[in-house]
Amino acid sequence: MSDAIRVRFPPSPSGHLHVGGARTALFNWLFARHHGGVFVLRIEDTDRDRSTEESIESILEALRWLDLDWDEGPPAPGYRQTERLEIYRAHAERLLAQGRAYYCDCSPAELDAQRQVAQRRGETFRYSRRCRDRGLTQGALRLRIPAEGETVIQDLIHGPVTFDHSQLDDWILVRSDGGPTYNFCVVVDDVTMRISHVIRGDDHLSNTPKQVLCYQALGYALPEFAHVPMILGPDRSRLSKRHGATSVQAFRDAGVLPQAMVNYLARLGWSHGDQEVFTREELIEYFDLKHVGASGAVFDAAKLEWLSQHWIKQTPSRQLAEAILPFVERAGLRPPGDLDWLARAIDTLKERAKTLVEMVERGRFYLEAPRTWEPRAARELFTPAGLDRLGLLAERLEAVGEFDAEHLEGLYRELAAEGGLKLVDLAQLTRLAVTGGTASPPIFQVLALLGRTETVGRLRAARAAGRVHGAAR
RNA sequence: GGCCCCAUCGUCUAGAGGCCCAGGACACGGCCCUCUCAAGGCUGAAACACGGGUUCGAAUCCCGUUGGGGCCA
Repeated sequence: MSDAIRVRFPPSPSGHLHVGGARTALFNWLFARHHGGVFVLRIEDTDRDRSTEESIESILEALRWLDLDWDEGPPAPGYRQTERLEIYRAHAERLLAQGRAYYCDCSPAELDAQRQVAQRRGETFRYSRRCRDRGLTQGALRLRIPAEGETVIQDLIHGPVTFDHSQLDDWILVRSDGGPTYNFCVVVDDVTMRISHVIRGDDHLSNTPKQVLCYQALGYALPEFAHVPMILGPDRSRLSKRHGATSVQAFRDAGVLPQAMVNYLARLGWSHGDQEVFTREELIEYFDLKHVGASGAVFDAAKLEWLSQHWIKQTPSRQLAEAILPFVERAGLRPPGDLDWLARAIDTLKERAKTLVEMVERGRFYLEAPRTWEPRAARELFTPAGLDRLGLLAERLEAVGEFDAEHLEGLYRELAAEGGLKLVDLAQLTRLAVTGGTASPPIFQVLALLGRTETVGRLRAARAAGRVHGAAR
């Protein structure tokens, strides 16, 4: 039972879930699902000043959007550090009673002075251990660590990493105000939650030897460690807000599908041969720590967009129709009541949009008649002859029997031949009149979806507008 | 500053001594397809940071240098 796989994701609720955290969560989740283990969500909210309820809700929401479900965690009680203070206290007392920890009353000023001296001598600052054997009964609680030797972390991604004890010091477990420190809480939480594998960001590697020493002082077995490299910005420093949008919600709001986000994040730092596109099932089947790279990875929005488009193409239009509704409303458009019709419109749009937001922009004309026409194209196409053709088209479309893409194309080809024109001339003229622009899905499909009445109305409206402009010239 | 980590095309990466004068993907260029824009197909340019070793043989192992990052402060 002790060899059950249990991993955890412990965000601190001081903001949105950012992509780095999301990837860490994903790797943990995949590891758990792959091994049939347990994924624990824990809220590290000991820093009360920076923790907020809104952040917790936001993070949970992002995790749900990514569909990373947790087996243990909120809203169940006991998974927030602020609810676990008693546990930390008990562990601290035990260490104290066993002589593995001691109180220290050195003032911040003294410590700071020592720090300066070490700094000037080019040495790592280490607490002087002045209070080690003074038997104090209050102050900050420090861990008594072995002065000699070294601690080796067997990291699943980096291999053995050695830290000499001369670089470590008797670090603080509990501050003089009674607040447990981050490193202490993590150890106690991981131990009491029986975490088997600690999969976390590279930035924690340096803290690991301290934590290991604490496990040992407590007499607990060590979990396995796997330190995943950071996600970087274009300048190769750790990805942060100054690099632009980094919260998971920002991508959701941009209309990226969650499966695209998951696919991208999984592939950032992990690989499975040459494969780029993965379903969730494949990810679970193939994921392993062995193929997680050891070097940092730059976040590439362009590649994410490519995957986003890919997954849009893969997703059934009916499903996209439902997903796009909020984006339609946000664009100030009235969502159509007929979702089947919307799905058919999406059929024509899905290979032209990288995101749902872009899809709404490109398909706007389906829901709203153009009020302006691209000026450059209008000058070129809405010539007197062009306007006449618009009139002719309106007449013929009013009269044509079947109003579907196939028949419409046939009609247009006939008309083009009759008038000694190329299909493209008529197609572009119609496109501009009906959509207001020069780029759209195949025009005959567009017309068919718009229907006869709407199409003819738009052709006439464009003709009228073109005349006014022509007269003004 | 001390310690730790990292180093293959612009980017994500394959590569676990010979299969590699280095493969895939994104982005970029060209061509094809085509009612526009896309999508798709074909195609082009593009990398083993540097210097020493080890070895018959190194992108792959070792050492150093340089560069980048992280932690502590």
